[in-house]
Amino acid sequence: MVQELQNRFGNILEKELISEITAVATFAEVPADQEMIRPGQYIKSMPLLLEGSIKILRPDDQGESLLLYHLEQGETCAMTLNCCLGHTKSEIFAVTETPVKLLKIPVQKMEDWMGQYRSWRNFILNSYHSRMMELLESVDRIAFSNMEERLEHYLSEKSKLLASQTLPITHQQIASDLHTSRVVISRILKKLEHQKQVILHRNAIELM
DNA sequence: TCATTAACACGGG
DNA sequence: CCCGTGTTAATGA
Repeated sequence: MVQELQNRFGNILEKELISEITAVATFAEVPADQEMIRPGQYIKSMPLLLEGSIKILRPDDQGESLLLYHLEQGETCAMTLNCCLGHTKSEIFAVTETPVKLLKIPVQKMEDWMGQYRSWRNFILNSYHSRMMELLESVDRIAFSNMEERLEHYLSEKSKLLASQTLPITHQQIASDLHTSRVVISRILKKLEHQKQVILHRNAIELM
């Protein structure tokens, strides 16, 4: 674990901080498709993502959700920062996209380090910044792109995260993430198949 | 025009 | 049989 930390964060965080992290953080492994955070929940520790990917979803008032963006290795969750620093409840779902390895850092510690370590402060601020940019991109896509573009982006993002050309997913799951109906997804996917961009299987989509 | 909802048929596991 | 998929028809924004 120390080694992984060193590899992932060695160039950003100073040595003493790394050893402090190893002292207080707990390591956790989570399988794919696990709900990690739900709306209304208070957060007691901050995750540092070592490996894998987590998707962040915004729920509507009818129990449906919309995919906002993904967290990848070396990143942390901006919503968690909000919750920890402001002591408020979560506004989002966090669900593992792939199997995930992470470190949990106690809230108290991360507040201490904010004052104590410049590198930590920068890490948190940078992380906040990039999350904000991703969120803006997502808003742009949702507001200004049609379903076809959103779906294409979704597929390529998924392929990147899973490091695979074959995505084990159903049309209904995609429809939920994009907050639309399955009919639309099926129709666009058929169209993409005719254009030789994908090959459709049952429970799977192959990208070309 | 394009999304949504409901409805139905097909077929693989 | 159940579920995922493909398609259509009606309705709406």
